[in-house]
Amino acid sequence: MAKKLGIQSTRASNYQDWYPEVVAAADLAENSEVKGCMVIKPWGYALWENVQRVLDGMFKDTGHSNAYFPLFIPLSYFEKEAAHVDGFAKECAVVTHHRLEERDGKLVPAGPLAEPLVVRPTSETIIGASFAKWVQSYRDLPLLINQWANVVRWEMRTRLFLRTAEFLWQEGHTAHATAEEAVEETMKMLGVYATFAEDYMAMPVIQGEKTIGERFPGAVQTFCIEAMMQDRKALQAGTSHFLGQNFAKASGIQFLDDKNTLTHAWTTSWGVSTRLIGAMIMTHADDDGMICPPRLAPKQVVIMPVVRKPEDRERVMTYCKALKVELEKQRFAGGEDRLRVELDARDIGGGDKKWEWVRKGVPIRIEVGPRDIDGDVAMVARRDKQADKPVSMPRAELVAGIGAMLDDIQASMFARAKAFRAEHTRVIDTKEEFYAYFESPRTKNPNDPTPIHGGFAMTHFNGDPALETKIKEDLKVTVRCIPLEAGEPGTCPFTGQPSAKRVVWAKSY
RNA sequence: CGGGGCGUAGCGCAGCCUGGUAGCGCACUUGGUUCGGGACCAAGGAGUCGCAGGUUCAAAUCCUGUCGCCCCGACCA
Repeated sequence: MAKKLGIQSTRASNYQDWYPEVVAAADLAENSEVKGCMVIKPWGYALWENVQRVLDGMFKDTGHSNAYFPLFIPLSYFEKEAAHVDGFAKECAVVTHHRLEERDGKLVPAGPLAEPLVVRPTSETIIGASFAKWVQSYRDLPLLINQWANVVRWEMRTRLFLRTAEFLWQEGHTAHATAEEAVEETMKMLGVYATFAEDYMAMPVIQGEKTIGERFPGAVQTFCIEAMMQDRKALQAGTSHFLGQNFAKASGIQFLDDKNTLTHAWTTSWGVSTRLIGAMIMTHADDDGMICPPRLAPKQVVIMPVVRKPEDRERVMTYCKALKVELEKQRFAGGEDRLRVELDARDIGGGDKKWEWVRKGVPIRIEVGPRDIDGDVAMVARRDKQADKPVSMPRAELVAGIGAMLDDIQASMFARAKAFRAEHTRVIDTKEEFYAYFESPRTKNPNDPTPIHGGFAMTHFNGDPALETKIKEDLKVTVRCIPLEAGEPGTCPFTGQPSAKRVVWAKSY
């Protein structure tokens, strides 16, 4: 008999269905009645809150302050940066009225606005308007601001967490007196993202620069962290942009430098979004559901009392409550992280309860019943190992070792993701091999989802945007980034021209 | 916006070809038996068959339109 899994679809047989099933089974989010928008449920939002809390600390440690700017951007602000308009105009939601009136029993918009308001798809222009007022002198710089907000991008096709019409994010916006300092900031924040992704999300990333075609509209340089999902596609998990003086000129951010010269500031912007939740799912979840990395898990440990007879109830509960208190005193991640422990005393079937936590991806499950109490032991199951095979552990050993166990789970999840990426990354030196690597396997029905194939290709590239476009048309493969780390010069296999280093090619989300 | 598919109980689906007044599994409620675990038995509640027209004595079923969702493209964090 086939093993019964936590969810219906598997990654191998039907990745397209597997992803939303994990989201539903883990109770992370659901589609709302509003097309393209999602409802983030408590378990999913708790993950986001942990992302926020950690990143917010990292931003403050690097000298940034939080502020908040309007949801609405006057159309005229938006028009000031031409490339920016090109990039975002097609996906803007626009507010044109400020009142509803009843006509023939129906409410209709009335009171047209003199100037339409764009619902922010990103806030460079509205924040720039404030920065222009705040900056007079080089002594006002650098200006290091972050905002936690929602933004709206009217997308054609949406997927929970990965691409929704409205999403939550943070956007850092900074202004500097020199280009060097702005570039340094851009790279520093990219590094913050990479550290967060690898140390907290247990998701290996490649730091790199985007090609011209993939650059943020209006930026001079765009940098990113790219991760490989379990269908071997690349997911851009965070971006950091060096905006040069483009937005400073558009918004009039000017200052007098120490030589009394009126100069435009150099700005940066950087952001990550609720897409990170999708990244965690597609990096770690398996055919039984979600697996939360311990450092971001809403709960790292769930204690499930096993109460067979009513007369055992009080004894078991007392023991479990004491165990919870003891476990909560423990630390992991070098003493930085405290334990979040759930005592699930709900009166539902033990099997149902267990599978619910498996699907939600709690890293460690502990079952305690009368027999365990007699022996002062507990049944312990690690979500990253076999999901349904708990092992007996002495209580003292469990309490003393729980931190190390969480560290081990965090480390093994990262190692597994890294091994997966390595397994599906290929160094390619010929055009033929490149095309064969990415060619979609044929399916009987052209409407079937494409089977999982390809991966990351490390290939030399002469940097020609027209060539990149051609390859995108042929294979739907693009340069995900030009890695920051040092590489060897070589020959572009498509043109025979020299190439400074290998770049990462992949299909992407 | 192009090509394909699908809308039937909370969820997953059958029924549609060959019209006759709605069914299955899971979930839910109640009772009982089990139980270191995704249990079993019995009884029960729950659906204007996406919506609007049309054909017909009769429409979930046939026809037309429309809305929504999914997949494959184009667009994208």
